[in-house]
Amino acid sequence: MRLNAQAIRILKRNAGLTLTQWRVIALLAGTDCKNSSDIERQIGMDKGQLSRTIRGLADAGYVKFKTDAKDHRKSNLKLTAKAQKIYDQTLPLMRNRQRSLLAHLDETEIKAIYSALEKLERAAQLSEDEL
Amino acid sequence: MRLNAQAIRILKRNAGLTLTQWRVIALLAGTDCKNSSDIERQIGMDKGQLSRTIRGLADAGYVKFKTDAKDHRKSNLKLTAKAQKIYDQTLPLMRNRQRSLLAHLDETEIKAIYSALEKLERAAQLSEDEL
DNA sequence: AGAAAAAAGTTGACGTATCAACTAATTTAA
DNA sequence: TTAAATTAGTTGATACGTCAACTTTTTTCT
Repeated sequence: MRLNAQAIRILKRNAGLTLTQWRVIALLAGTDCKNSSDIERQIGMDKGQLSRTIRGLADAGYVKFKTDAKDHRKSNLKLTAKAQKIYDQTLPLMRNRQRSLLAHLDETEIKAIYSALEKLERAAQLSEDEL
Repeated sequence: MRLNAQAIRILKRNAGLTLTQWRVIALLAGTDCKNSSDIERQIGMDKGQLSRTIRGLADAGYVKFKTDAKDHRKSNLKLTAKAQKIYDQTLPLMRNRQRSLLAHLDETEIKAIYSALEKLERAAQLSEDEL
């Protein structure tokens, strides 16, 4: 939708990143997520797409990954200095955008939306089970 | 999201259609849309994707199209009997699904969602103009 | 009438979401 | 301890959304 198109444009112009690339970088920089599965659990993104996104970031020199010493299935991810710099520059832009969007809604509306979306998800889940 | 996944499953199992194919068929069957541009205006779908979707429907024997006599740029679309039959069978399923989803929300919530989404779209549009 | 603009559709490219099948490594449980 | 189940991650396929460039036909404007 158009809301996303705007974020995409900001990222592309100011950081040369796609939206998914940004999300991954933001998680690696701002949370204690260390590997693909952590990220997957955090934002519920598809494993496959995540794998490809991370490879893209690695190819572009934004992350390095090396196999975990204790669990050879995992590879621990680390942002490069380049990525960290871009993150620091871009985070304020993204925050501002979000703030100025949500500023148009009062708290009641925001709550109503979240609650309604949750209900819809649950309802969809229920009827899904019957198929 | 998961809400769509459900509709997609219904369509695939019961009609062998994708969601966009269904939308186009539903518009041709249930409104006075006659050509690609009509559909585009009705649901704001991208011209390009629409073109490909329609070609797919034509290849699968769901629509026929022939060039408009008065405006040679347009091609008028018509559902085949096959498509009409599937539409008649599938419409009730889709309506039921929508009804049972919305049944979980009270009217206040539904209105809040629509209103909030409109505001967000407008807000996004505004700040878009400043980029 | 003739040039410029706009509209209808097509095609290509890229990004995103989801599902499925697969390998390799680790955990569990008999 | 070994077989079965889980988990981490990769790869392929398909659908969908958006942008851009392009052709052809029609409309608009002077």
